[in-house]
Formats: sequence, C-alpha cells, structure tokens
Amino acid sequence: MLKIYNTLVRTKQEFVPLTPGEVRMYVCGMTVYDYCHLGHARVLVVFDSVVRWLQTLGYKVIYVRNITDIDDKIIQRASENHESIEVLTSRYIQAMEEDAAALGVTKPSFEPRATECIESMIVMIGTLLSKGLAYVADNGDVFYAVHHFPGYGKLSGKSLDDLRAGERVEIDTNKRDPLDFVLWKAAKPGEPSWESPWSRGRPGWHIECSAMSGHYLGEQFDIHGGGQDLQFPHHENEIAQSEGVHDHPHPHVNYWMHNGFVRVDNEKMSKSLGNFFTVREVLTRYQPEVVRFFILRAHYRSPLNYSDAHLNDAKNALERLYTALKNYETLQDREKITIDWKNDTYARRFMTAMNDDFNTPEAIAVLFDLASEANRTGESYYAMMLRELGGTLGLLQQSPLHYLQHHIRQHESQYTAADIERMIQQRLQARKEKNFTQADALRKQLAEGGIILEDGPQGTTWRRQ
RNA sequence: GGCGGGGUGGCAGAGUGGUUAUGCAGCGGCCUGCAAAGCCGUCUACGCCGGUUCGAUUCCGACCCCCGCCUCCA
Repeated sequence: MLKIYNTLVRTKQEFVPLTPGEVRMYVCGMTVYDYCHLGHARVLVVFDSVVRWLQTLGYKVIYVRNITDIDDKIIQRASENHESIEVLTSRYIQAMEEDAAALGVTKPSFEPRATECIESMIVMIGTLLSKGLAYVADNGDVFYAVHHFPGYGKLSGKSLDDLRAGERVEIDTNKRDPLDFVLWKAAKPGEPSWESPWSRGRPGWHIECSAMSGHYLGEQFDIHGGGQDLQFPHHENEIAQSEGVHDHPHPHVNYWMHNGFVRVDNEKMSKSLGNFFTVREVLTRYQPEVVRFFILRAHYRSPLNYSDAHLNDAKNALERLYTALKNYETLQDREKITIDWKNDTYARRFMTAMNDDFNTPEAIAVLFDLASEANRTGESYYAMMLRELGGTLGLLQQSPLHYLQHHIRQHESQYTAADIERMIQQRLQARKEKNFTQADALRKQLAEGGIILEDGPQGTTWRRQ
C-alpha cells in the first residue's frame, strides 16, 4: 500500500487515486532563461522516480510538467542578449530536454508552454473577477484579492496575519492589499503581450500553473509536485486560483509533494546566491547515471548537499553495483526475469521501501544487498534481480562494461580501447614469461592514464578510474 | 519576528522503543606472482538537559544549533 507524505496535512497518507488505476499528476517545471542546475535536476529526477514507481504499481500515469516561457526574467535576459524571447526560450528548452534525457528522465505526457495556454488563463481570470475574488487596478493589472479566499495559507501553514507581520513586499500602489498577487500584468512598451478584456498584457506566474493543470488534468487531480520553495507563495496561490473558480468547494489537488533543496556548503543552491552548478557542467565530469544515483540516494524530502566529494562517493558506490553486474554481462539479454513482488524477499523489501513515501535510499540499500549476494554466491538470479529492481528507479540499465569503461569528456583517456587491449595482451605475455617487472610496468602505465586492470578467472578486464 | 523542516558513527545517508541499515573511507584477514575487484571480520553513532518506561537514538517537555519560506526561485 503506497503512502505519500502530503504537505497539505503534513503526514503520510495512504494513496487513493481519484480514478482507480489512473494517476493524474502535475509538476511545476522550469522557467527557461538559463541552463538547468542541480536543483532543477533534482525535481526532474525525483518526480521521474515517482512516475516510474506509480507505473510499476500498475497505474496509468498522466504526467504534466509545464514550461514557463514568459516572465520578467525571460524578458530581461532576452533584452540583455539582444535576442528575441522565442530564440532565448527555445534554446533553453532544448537544453533542458537534453539534460533531462541524459539523466534518464522520461518525457511527461504533456509539456505545455505557458504561452500556448494564454486563452485558458484569461478565461480563468475572468471567472475569478466575476466571483469577486479578483479586481482590476487602474493601470490594467488584475490582482487576486487574497483575503476573499477563506483557505488562504492552508498549504504553507501561514495565516494572513502571520504574513502581514513579516511583510517584506514592496508596496505596490495598485494593490488593495500588499499580499494580493498579480494575475494579469499590463504590458510595458516593447514587452510581449496578449489582448485581454482588461489590458494588453501577459499572465502572472501563478495563474499559468492553475490554467495548465486545469486544462490537462481537470478541476481536481491526484498529485501536484514541485520544489519546496514553491510551497509559498506559488502553490498557495494556485490553490486560491483553482479552488476559487470552482462552483462547489472541493480540493484542487489531493496530494501535495515537495522535494528538498540541493545545497552547497549548507546553503540552498540558487541563481541569486550564485552557488549553482549547471547540469551540463557537472556532466562533463561525471556520468549522468552518477548524478541520478546521487539524487536518488537521498530521500526526496531531505536536503541534499552537493560537492565533488559527495559525487565521487556516489560514483564509487554505483561502481560497486555495476561491478557486481559485470560478472553476469553475458547473461544480461538472454536471461530476463520477471519480478515476483509477492514472494521474492528482496522485491518485497524494495517495494515496502518505495511504498513508504518513495524511500529510494532504503530501496537502494536492497540493491546493495543484492550485489553482495550476487558476488558471494555467484548466482545470476541475484544479478538479474538487481538489474530489474534498479530499472524501476531508472538505474543500472547500461551494459556494465560500457558503464565501467566509458570516459567522460574531461577525463578522456589517452588510450583507445584498442590500445588498452593491445597492452593487456602484452602484459599477459609478460606474465606468462614470469616477467613481472614488465607486466607491472604496463599496468602502471595504464593506471597513470586512468585505466585500472583487473585479473579474473576469465582473463583481464579493464575499467576507467 | 511568524511559519515550516532538521541535528545519526571519519563522510554520505535510512530507520527503529530492546535485535546488522546501506554505501564510501579506515583497519585485520582470505584470494592474487604483486595488485585491483571480490569475500570474511572489525572500530568510531544517534545535539544538550530533564521526564515517561523494565529499557529511548526512537515517545514527551525545555534548551542549544542549523536550514528554508515569508521578494523571484526547483
């Protein structure tokens, strides 16, 4: 039985979908004005693992992850770069797709762009106005009147009084209440804009997600995910908007999921602090699967500290898994097993872990136990199970030798595979002649080039450092 | 200040009212021509102070410290 920690009630709840056998899920995606950093990678990977697990449980998943392709920062960046918004956003959308694909993130069912859904946003804002939940300011901006929505603050545990006490928002004279947020922004000269009943302008950020989730998933759906920083105000505002337009009160979302931050030196990784590492930069130094494994090795709600030391740790750990698989390389494709979730003890442990709010660290611990068993007993069954269970997390699907011998760009070896094979043969000959000095010299030479040799009963294999 | 989340062994990171998490690193051994990998064994834990309990890292209370949100942010 799957349990999900629901941010709305701050406890784990048994997961019951609205429609049996089907899960509708929405995740706030990226604002595309720059490359994805590791924080974005975490959202992508975490919710990908959620989708995969729901599918493993037999659910059909309708997964929507939006793209915000119009906002202040995009406009600003495009103008700085002297390029059009479309050129800028399409470049970073493509980069994001590349990063996601590299990290083994499967594509969502729908990836709507905000600019494609302006009409439904305008309709939604119109409804909010007609219900008295929004108002048009003199300058043509439309604001949501926060105090008219009774449940405001229920997701983040804040009350309007609390928020006023900690007020740090600059006073916008067009707002009736400083806590009101913008639904529609009247365009300034030169800004991209759309026609609306109130002004030529563009949507506010929050209405985008309400409109897109509603459009693809309906008034009420199962899971809504995103980074912890979106809990307030973004998701709070989504609730106010989406539930505000309903004719009868009912929840907009049944389960709210928020993933923890990636940190650097104990601080949140973010653009504004400048302490971020882009996915593509990290991928020049580590294989993508190492990054995915690094993310999945921590629970999705825990903070995740980033450093090269931690990534190296993850790399070494993942290598242990692939090394265990390596001994069964020839079996990989011929022997497929079907996971017996009911009777296999490892599969059951794995499932219990995953069903407990997607406890990937504990599920991965099962993987390591399987690796030990495979190494210890020499029975291929354990390796097959390791590979299959790893697959449900989007891990361990490469050929082990390919994984172990693959070089990332920055650590390119001076030796080609053919060079290495030739030197292995030379060393083998030297060993036959008991010329260990020469054999060791060859091994040392390769080691200095980042190639490690391993002598086994089936001969010598190599892997990159 | 308000609200929320944390403090676990050298590092990372789960979890539990009493029994091995797991990985990396270390140490000893086996294997090996020597290594590497692997296997066996092994040492450092649960922020501080009280309380409940036969027994608490695990529940309760106080305290200290860290992080996040309250402005854009995954």
